[in-house]
Amino acid sequence: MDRPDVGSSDAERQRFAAVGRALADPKRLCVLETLAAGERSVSELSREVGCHVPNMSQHLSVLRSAGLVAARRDGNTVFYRLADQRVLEAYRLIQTLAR
Amino acid sequence: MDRPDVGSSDAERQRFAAVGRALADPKRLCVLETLAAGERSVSELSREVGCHVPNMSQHLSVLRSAGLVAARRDGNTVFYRLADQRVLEAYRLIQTLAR
DNA sequence: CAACTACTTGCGCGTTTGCGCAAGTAGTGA
DNA sequence: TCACTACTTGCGCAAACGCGCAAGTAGTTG
Repeated sequence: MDRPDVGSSDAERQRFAAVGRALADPKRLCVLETLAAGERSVSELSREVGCHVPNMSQHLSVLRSAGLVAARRDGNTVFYRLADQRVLEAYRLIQTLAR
Repeated sequence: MDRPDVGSSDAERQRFAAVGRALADPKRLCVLETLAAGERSVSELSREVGCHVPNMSQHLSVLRSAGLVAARRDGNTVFYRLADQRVLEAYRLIQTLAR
């Protein structure tokens, strides 16, 4: 049977945990759900998620440094998108685990 | 194309975030890796992960209330195991996202 | 340049988290 | 019942987190 490796070093586990932390907040999960439909600006995201722009910027910074989202600047607005489709796969798996 | 549902209510997202939080600590990830090889007692886990028994008990409590691990008592020792194989799948996905 | 929009960053504060330690509970065996 | 092992729980503290708010940066427009 397939038995993909799961063991890791302390340093690696630290980075995996950073991904976990990024997934540990409802608003950030809401951001991922929104980005599943396509890229959004910071102000659009803050409106759809329901928080102030600086707060959204902080959440996006957490998601970005965990490598879950990527940013693109166009003029003076910044668009965020999912960094990888596997982000959604991971989130869906977590959803089934929690249900 | 397949477009599995990703949208959730606030209450649901709260529980998904609890799973995220459970995955947000290196020691807890280490526990999952250890349990991938089979069930372990609390003292075995604390030895392999490298922390004190009460601390391990607290981590296990977080994992258990997130539904990621399950417990079984035999005599006066408690054995923990992964609640579901999909826990490993989710962890592996997170590993690939972080690498 | 000034003024405006869009976003990011720094700061302070209340809450949560991870930890060690001490005390409590549960089960075994003499 | 008493002692022992195995685990859980409560408490206090330092560190990290989420948040609002004010200030700063970046880019556009006149």
